[in-house]
Amino acid sequence: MSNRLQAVRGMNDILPDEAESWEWLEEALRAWLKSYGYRPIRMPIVEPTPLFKRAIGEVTDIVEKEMYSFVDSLNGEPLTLRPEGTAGCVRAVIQHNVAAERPQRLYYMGQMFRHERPQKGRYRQFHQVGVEAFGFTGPDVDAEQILMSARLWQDLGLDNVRLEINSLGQPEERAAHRAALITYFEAHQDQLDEDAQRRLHSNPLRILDTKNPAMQQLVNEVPRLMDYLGAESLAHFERVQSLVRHAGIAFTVNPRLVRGLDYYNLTVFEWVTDALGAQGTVCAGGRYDGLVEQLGGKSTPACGFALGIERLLALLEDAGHLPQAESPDVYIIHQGDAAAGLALRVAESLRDTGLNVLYHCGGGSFKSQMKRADNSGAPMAVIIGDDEVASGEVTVKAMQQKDWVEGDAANNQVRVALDDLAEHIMSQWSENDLGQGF
RNA sequence: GUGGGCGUAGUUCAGUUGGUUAGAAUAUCGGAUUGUGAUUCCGAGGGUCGUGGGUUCGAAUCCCAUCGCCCACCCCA
Repeated sequence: MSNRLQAVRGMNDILPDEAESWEWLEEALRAWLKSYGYRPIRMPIVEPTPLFKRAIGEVTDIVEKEMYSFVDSLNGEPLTLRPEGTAGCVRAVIQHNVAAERPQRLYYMGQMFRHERPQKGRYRQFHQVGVEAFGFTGPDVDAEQILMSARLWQDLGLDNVRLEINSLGQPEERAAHRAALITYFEAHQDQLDEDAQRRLHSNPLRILDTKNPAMQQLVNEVPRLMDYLGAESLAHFERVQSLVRHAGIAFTVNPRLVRGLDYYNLTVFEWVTDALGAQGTVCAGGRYDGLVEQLGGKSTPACGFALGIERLLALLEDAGHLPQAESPDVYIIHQGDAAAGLALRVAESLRDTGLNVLYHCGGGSFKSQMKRADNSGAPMAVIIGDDEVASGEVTVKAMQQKDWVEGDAANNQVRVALDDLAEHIMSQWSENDLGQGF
């Protein structure tokens, strides 16, 4: 095993059966994004390391211990494989003045990299769809993005996700609350467990998530962020809630909902599920009004969310909503040199009509070719042998009908003149409602 | 980074207190009237038992190390 070549831990190959599901989902996602006016943007997977440090925050887990950072050995530049998409997107928006003239709705999809221990729903290379809106002060975009994500679950037939929202207020409000939190916990330091001690100064909000029953009472009486929000922040949050409520979307306000990245302010939301093991978040995001300016751009309000593709696919799989493997429309069987040449031309002419055609390659007995044809799932086979070549005809056989009689070679098949083949197949298609392409 | 579980044909798995040449199902290939697919019957190929070392007359089995996968903690999509 020591010599064996294999993929890097936590970075998975996506093999054909699975990759077809990915493409199917990606198509659905693009249609969904387009229906909300979002336009594609594509950024590099590698960015200068300081971008992420400045955007995500120096003391976050991502920056401290999860980034794939390295120095370009050719010019000494510090680079990082993107651990999330927003920073690069904001960088691109600033660099090219994308949102200078009018607000922009943008999306991207692609791989992200975080050096974490892999487990169910968590990988070192994973894929996200990022949805970002620049130049809208909200709260209507906030609400629209929430409705938008709700529609996606509906489109995909998923009903086991629920919505949680919260407001983080403005940075000053959050800082005041954080200070109050630390003061409170310091006053009760004797009641803090080891975990909480560690988080006290790194991430005091996380202490609220403790599962330790001994700390529940302490945690319940903690200063509430909501009490530190100013009138504007509260009004924004109220408005988002009322818009979402009016759209008929159920949610709970979770005062403990914090995002792991520093740039968020005001609205944050998260779609969670119990169906995925320990990794319950399928989609999460919020407002980040300060980030563009913080990264050197002109002050621009922004709001966005990310969707985990692996987790979404896992949910779809769980619900049995993934499409079946794709089959060709026609499988072409042939035997003999003359037939091989003719069959190749027939295959091309059928593709001219828009059909997906599998031409048998590699020879083999007639029987084995029939087996391949059956195995391919194609509803029809075209058979070309010496007889057909001699008479200028081909045999068309319906494959999905299993009611054939032993020993009767003529089961479910007809001979058709070469010139009539395309027309014959098309009419069979409409009569029998075969395939998905018509 | 910490903990737990697991590594045996392409795949899913058996494999007794350590004892002949490591099995099954499934998949693949071939055959059962040489031009006909499901099902059925017959046959074949396919394994450095993750890897390396140790104990033993003898190791898939016991011990040590190592690599890998999975799940959980932490954190997050």
